[in-house]
Amino acid sequence: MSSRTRSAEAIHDALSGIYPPVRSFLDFSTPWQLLTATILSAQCTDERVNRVTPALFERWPGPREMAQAAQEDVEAAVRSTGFFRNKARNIIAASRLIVAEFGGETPRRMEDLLRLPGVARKTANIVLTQGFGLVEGIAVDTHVARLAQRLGLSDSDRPEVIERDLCAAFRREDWGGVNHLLIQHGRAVCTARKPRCSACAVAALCPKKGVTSAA
DNA sequence: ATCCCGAGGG
DNA sequence: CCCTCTGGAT
Repeated sequence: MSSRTRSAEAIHDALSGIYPPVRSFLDFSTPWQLLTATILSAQCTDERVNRVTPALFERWPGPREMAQAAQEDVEAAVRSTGFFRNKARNIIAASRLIVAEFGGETPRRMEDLLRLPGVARKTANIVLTQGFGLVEGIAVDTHVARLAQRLGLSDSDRPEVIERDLCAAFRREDWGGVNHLLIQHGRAVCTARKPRCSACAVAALCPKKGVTSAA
């Protein structure tokens, strides 16, 4: 067993004792809604996504409705989440593909999810894990990437490589919870700008403890 | 590497 | 002002 694996398992056990299990930080009632909310979550807080999705899903409840939507209407509905032109275009195009290729059902396979415009491994992993309970990998977002690097669980800044490193380091039965544990710790303690290392439960396991300009 | 892009914090 | 927020496509 590598030192990275030993450290990862200890980190998981410590953090899972602190933070409660969470199914999702995004509000949704169907896999398609989770997919849509996850597309909107790019470079945006989940809190803000949850502020626009009630009206969005009220007007366009599923892919069949969204497939008929006008670009400018969707843009207006998601504007405050940023990147609103790309997000609106991707949500409509993904919905059309789901209707045309998958009978209106959000696909449950990684390979199929990756065909949807605006969907790469991070979004696909969220939908599979939190929407369908099918854990194939670990979703790597801005928090997961930052903590993986600081904690010495990956040397890379490439999401695909970080995911591979994390999957190698954590027990497979823990994969589904890693994303939320690292996000919660990233928000509460290991923040991007000024990490509160003195209050960190896994500081003893952290190679970058106390490095204020941690990359 | 660069672009997309609004909103909140420091 | 600058940095950050559950990224992805070109």
